[in-house]
Amino acid sequence: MTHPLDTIFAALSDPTRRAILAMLLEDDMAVTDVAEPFQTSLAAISKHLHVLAQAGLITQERRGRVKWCKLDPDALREASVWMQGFGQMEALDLDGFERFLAAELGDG
Amino acid sequence: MTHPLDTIFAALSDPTRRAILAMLLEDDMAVTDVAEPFQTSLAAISKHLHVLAQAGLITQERRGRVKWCKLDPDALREASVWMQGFGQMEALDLDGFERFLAAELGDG
DNA sequence: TATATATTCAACCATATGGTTGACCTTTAA
DNA sequence: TTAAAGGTCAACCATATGGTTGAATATATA
Repeated sequence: MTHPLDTIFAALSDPTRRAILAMLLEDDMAVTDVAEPFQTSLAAISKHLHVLAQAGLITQERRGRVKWCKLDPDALREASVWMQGFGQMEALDLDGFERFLAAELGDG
Repeated sequence: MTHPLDTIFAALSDPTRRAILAMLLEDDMAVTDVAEPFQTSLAAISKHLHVLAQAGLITQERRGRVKWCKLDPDALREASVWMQGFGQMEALDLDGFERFLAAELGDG
């Protein structure tokens, strides 16, 4: 009976989880590697990843004994859409992203 | 020691509080009027409003015995900005950007 | 086969959250 | 001056959250 946005925003409210999302922005990662830069236990990170997966912010796929974590922007978009409903801020600026990216790649 | 985004996202994670924000989008309201459509007690709504104010999502101004609640989109914008780049805009992680963009455009 | 690696599970702890009720303070109105 | 209206505060309760540790599971390697 809880709205998806409840879970999504709750997941985003923890700094460790936001840091994990930022890490996953760079590349898919195994659970152990996600945990490496943090002071907390592996079990705690495993829980954080579960929260992120429940919120739909990441997906996890097991290959062998390694569980790979991958960013899934769908949930983030859902939250962004809700925020845009307030009409008081810029929309997720995909065109801007694209232009930015093209420019960077062009003279990089 | 807590990041503003912790407080903002936590505030947004509750459906009652999101409903309150939506109500305030239409007009400024007194605490009692905010509470009216909800089943919960006035005290509970008062707490919710305090959480929203702490997060910077609303401002409150007392006039006489009435406390007026007003939407303040700054905090929402802050959260929105984070979402647009996962806080990694400055990192110029082009591979990450590209994947993020591909995912966004792919099923958006 | 034995051992190391990758990850989760279970039990526990401290603190936070959202709710309640009743008392309380302040301002307005009778 | 008395009463009502607008809000908050304090104490309490149940549940959720984030952390720990140690055991358990499954897969890979020697």
